[in-house]
Amino acid sequence: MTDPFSPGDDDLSAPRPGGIAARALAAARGSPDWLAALNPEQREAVETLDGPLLALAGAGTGKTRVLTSRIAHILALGRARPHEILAVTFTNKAAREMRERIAMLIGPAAEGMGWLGTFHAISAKILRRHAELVDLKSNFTILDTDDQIRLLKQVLKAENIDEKRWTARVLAYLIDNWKNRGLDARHVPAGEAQAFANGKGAALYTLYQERLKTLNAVDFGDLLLETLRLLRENPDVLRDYQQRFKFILVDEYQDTNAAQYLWLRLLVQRAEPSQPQNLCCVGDDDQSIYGWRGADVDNILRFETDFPGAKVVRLERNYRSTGHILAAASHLIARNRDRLGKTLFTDGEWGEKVTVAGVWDSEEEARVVGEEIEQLQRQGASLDDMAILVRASFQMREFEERFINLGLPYKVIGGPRFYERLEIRDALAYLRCVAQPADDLAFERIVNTPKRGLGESTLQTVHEYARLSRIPLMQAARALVETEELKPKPRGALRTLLGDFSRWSAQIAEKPHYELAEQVLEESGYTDFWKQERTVEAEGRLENLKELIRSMEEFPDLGAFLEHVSLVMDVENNEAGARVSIMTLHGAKGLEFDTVFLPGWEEGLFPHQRSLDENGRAGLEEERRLAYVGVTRARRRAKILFASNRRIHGLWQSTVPSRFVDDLPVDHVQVRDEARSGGSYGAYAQSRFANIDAFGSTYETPGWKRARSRAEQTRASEKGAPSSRGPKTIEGEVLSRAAPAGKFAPGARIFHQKFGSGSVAAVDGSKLTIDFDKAGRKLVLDTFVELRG
DNA sequence: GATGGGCAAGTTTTT
DNA sequence: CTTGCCCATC
Repeated sequence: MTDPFSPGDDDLSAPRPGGIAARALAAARGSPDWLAALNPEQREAVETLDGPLLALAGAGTGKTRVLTSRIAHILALGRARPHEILAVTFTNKAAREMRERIAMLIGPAAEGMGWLGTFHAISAKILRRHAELVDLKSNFTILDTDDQIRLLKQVLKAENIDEKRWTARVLAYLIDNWKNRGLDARHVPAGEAQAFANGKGAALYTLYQERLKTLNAVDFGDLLLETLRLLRENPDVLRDYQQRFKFILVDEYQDTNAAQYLWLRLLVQRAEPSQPQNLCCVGDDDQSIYGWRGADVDNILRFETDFPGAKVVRLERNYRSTGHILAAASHLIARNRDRLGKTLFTDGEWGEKVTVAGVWDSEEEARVVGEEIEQLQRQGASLDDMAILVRASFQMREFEERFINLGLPYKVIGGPRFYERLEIRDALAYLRCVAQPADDLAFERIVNTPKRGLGESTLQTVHEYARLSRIPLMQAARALVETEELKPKPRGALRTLLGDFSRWSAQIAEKPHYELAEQVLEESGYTDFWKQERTVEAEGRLENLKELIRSMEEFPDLGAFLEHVSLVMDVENNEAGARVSIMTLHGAKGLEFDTVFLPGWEEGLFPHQRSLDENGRAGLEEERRLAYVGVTRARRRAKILFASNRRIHGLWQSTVPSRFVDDLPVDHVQVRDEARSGGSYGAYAQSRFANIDAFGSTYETPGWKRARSRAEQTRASEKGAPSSRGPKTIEGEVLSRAAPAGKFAPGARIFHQKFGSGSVAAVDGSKLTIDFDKAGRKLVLDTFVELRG
């Protein structure tokens, strides 16, 4: 993370807050530091406290400074106490940065900001306080995408839906979409529900929600949706929060989806129309690049209508980039129709023109970028100040290969995150089972990891019993091991595992949670499982597990840790040394670099064909905003490239330059001199010969390893999924088979799927002792037995 | 119950 | 060309 107030972060010219100049200025004007450091527009956005306010903050215009100064201002004036301010961001990173920057302005009082966080984290906090009002227990589990898909697979299987034709992934996408729009199953538009599995869309959505409730779990979408429901159905609760939050601030408002909009609108409503709605939204319609995941630009475009009397402040003075870069970006984005319209300007220098270079193919592209980076390095530039921003992640590989070849240090931003790693997810599943024995998804994940001989058929039996009795898997397993429904080997293995869990759970209160965690991983055989691998990769995984345990020490207990992990946990990429960053354009939003390389500006790739096909002009405009985001990341140098040939799906295809290249203003662009290094064709010829055999050890490069481990993780994360290929009936019908208590009296004739016919010898609750005609005397559960007249 | 071969599909990503 | 996922085999 960059130092929040380092020169160039937001300001090239304004005095550093807290610095001597700022203090001197403040003293002279008689106003506090944070006001003295602002330009007139920023100051207006900070000081207009009453009523709705929209700050349209262009790239690099000091948007975070406005938000943090505004909070400092509110607190300094005593208009609210820290816990009476609701400040919402999208990412944890943004929340963390905001907290740090507020702390720099006002000191430790920032700690009291209990309601500064992401939409999801704040929703979770509200939900846990009132869980029972929406049929949850306050220790509910938050499922991530992976769990969500596994659950949906179960639902699809139970409903006998062809999973090849209608995948869980697609259904997850649909449900997410509905949730993003604030729609529960009853309100899904008929046409959209029709589109999935011959009209079963809405029904599957309902079933999925029912499964979530029985698991005492919510997915990310539910955090918002259930909070909405909670607030709508409980006016007293709503009123409490409305009164609590005297000021509401929202970052990146252009990224809000419909559900988040409704959420905000509820909380900002005032009992008396005369009371001002103190809502301050900061955003930039030109940087709305998440439409495809439900963000609705209309929210920001509609602001003045939604909140009558709203004040709109435009922040157009850019403190980041040089004149040519801003001119190029502004000209480009001006081609969009759906925008509120603003133009960035700077008092700074013009600097270098934006460069555009055509190359023969993607190999040459990587080589040219590599050369330029080395040259900048020779001129004294740091690799930390350079980034390559690509449209799609497959473009990264070519750069990685080239940089490895050159020995040029690089880092890929946005790879797999820490908590998405296989070993971390496994370890967390163990801990979830210890903390929340009803967490079926976690149990399924680790029941046979490491291998214990508890395969599909065993799990199948446990599943069936759990469903029939409507109890969690672990509880069902406990009942089953008391009987002879299972074969001796799995039965013994299961009994051992369950014994382990009882022992661990009993120790929750007794020893520190991080020690318990270590013990769990040790005793379950999980660490041994990796130790036996004896590979470099396994060592890395063991390291990660250690890191996980270490990070647990920062939390008071297991519950707090698990909450943090499902919502917040991030990767810390703290490898020493300066490195070039490689990342997607989406991942680059909010960041800035001296030099930015923008490769792959070709039709079909950027703008991406699929965007155009699926969303037409809106799609094109979003792609153009992405281009705008890319160019405005640059402080001093923006370098655009396009290739004439690119390998797509293994085939070389010839490509044409992106229309965005033509959207750039000629006066501010320098087309790269073709004669340089023998022209692109000459360079192409060189590349052919230089590179053909350069990657003999391709499979050992970090890029490959990364790709491979990513693949492995997803594969492995799926293998624990149970395939309840069981009774081809819907739950209700199966349930009717459940035996009412006392149905089996000694002497009754019965039939068992596995053991055949027999007669009841003794009854002990749900456990029956049966003399089977062929199999002899067995202890079985009544749900697996049918009465025979 | 584990393991390997064969087949569709292939942007962007946070919570 | 690659990669994830399903199914058939030992």
